Amino acid sequence: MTKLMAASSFAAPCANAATQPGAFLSQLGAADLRQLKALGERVPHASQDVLFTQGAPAAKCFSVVEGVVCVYRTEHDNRRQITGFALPGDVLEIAAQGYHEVSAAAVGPALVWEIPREKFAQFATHRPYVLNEIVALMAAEIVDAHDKMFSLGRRAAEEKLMVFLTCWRDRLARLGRDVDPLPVPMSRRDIADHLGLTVETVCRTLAKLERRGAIEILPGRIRLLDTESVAAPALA
Amino acid sequence: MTKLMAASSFAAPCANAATQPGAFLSQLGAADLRQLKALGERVPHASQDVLFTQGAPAAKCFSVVEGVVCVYRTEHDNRRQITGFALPGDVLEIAAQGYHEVSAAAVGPALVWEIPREKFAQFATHRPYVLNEIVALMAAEIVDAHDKMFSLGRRAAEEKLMVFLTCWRDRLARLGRDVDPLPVPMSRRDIADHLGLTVETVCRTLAKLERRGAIEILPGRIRLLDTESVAAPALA
DNA sequence: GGCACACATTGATACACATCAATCCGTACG
DNA sequence: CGTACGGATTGATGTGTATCAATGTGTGCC
Repeated sequence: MTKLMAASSFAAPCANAATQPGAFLSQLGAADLRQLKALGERVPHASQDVLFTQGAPAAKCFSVVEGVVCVYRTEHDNRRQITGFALPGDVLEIAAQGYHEVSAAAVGPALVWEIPREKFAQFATHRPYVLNEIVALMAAEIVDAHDKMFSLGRRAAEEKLMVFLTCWRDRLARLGRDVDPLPVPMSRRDIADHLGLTVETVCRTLAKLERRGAIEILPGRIRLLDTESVAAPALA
Repeated sequence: MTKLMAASSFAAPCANAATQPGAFLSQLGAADLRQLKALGERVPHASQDVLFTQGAPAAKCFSVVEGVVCVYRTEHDNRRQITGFALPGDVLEIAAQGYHEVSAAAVGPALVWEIPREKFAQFATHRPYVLNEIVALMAAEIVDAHDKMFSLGRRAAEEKLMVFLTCWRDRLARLGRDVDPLPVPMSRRDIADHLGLTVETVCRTLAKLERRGAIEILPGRIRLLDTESVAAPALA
C-alpha cells in the first residue's frame, strides 16, 4: 500500500510504450499478464466505429492497443465535448460505475483490447496491487482533467492549440513515435470539439500560427517550429 | 471486489450527509472509523485560508467537515480555474501522486480534517475494501470532471450559470440543507473562475436571468424560480 | 476519368463576452 | 460618524470567436 501514495510517475497517464493487452498495468508479473490476456479479446475497429455509448450499461472495460480512440460527452442537441484522445496503453472505463457516462469512438482504424467487467473484477480480487495501479491511473486522469478544464476555461484559441499540439507531441514521443512532422490523425472538427472551439476557428488559428512561423501545416501532420512563441494570456 | 465494479451510487460524488471525519468512507465499521479519526486532526481554517498549494509536496490528504473549500489551478499570470467546490464529506488529494497539482482554499470559515498521507496509507494497507471506496470516489470525480469540461467548452454563459446553480442546489439538498433561497457563499469572482467567465459577465448574466424571472438575487443567496427556462444551445 | 462526398480552408458578418471604467454597496476600522 | 476598502453592479466599447456562406482539396467509388 505504500506504493499507492508513493511519489512515483507524477509525470503522465500511462507512460508504458508496450502496445499489448494489459500493458497499462506495469506491475504485473508474466504469469499474471498471461492470465489477464486470456480474459479479454482483441477487437479490431474500423475508423469512426463507436466502442461504447454514453448511457449504455458499462459491461466491459477497454484498453487501446493500436490506433487512437476519442472519448466524448454529448448533449441532446449536436453539441459534443471530446474529453480526451486515448493512445495505445491507455485504459477506458476501468472503474465505470454501472453506466457509461461518456462515449468513445475510433479516430482511425484501431485495435482495442476488451474485457468483460466481471472477469476483470475477479482477476483483481486476489491481486490487491492491481487496485493500486488503478488508483494511480485514475489519479493521473484527474490531474489531466484539471489541466483540460484550465485550458477550456482560461486559454484563448491560439494557446489552446499550441498547448494541445505540444501535449500531443509529448505523448506520442513517450510511445517512441516519430514526431518531427507531428502526426495529427484527428479531424479539425475533433480538435474543435476537444478545445471548445469551432472548426473554422481551428483552421484560422492554425493558419495564423503558420503565418507567424510557429508551425507548418502538412497533410495529416503538423511540424512544430517555435513552441515558445505561444500566445500571451488572453484573459485577465 | 465485486463491489468495485458494482452499479452502486452512480449518482453523485459522496452522498454522505454525516459531517464528521472519515464520513466519506461509507463502508467502514465503527471500530475502523474510530481508529481513522485518531490518525488525523480537525483543523479550523479562516476564510480564504490556503489549505495546500499547487506544486508543493502532497504530505496530507483532506476531508471537509464544515464549510466550503474551493480547488483551483493557476498559471504564472493571474489566471485561475476553479475546478470544484468541496462540501462536507468531500475528500481532497486522497490519491495525489507526490506533488499537489492544484491548490485549495477555504471559501468561508471551514473545518477540515487533515491526515498525513503515510498514516492513511498504513491504515488502508490492511483494509482492501478501503481501496474500493477510493476507486469509487475517484470514478465519480472523473465523471464530474467530464461534466465540467462539457460546460466549459460547449455551454454559453446563461446555461453555465443555470447548470451550476442547479447542481449546487442538488448537492446542498443532498446534505440536507435548506435550499429554497439557495445559499451562494462563494464570490462572483469564484463563480467566474469556475465557469470560465469574467466577474462582469457573471453579474450581468445573473441580472438577465432575474429580469427573465428565472431566479431571484438576494444577498448571499439566490432563489431558483424557473429551472426549466434555461438557455437554448448557443453553440452548434 | 469523373462524379460524389466529406473535410479543409477562407471570407464577410454578427454577436457574446471581455475589457475598461464608474458607481454603488456593505463592512471594517479609525 | 466618517473614511477606506473589497466585492457587486451597471455602462460604454472593443474584440475574439461563432455563424453563415462559399470555395478549395482530397479520396473513394462507379
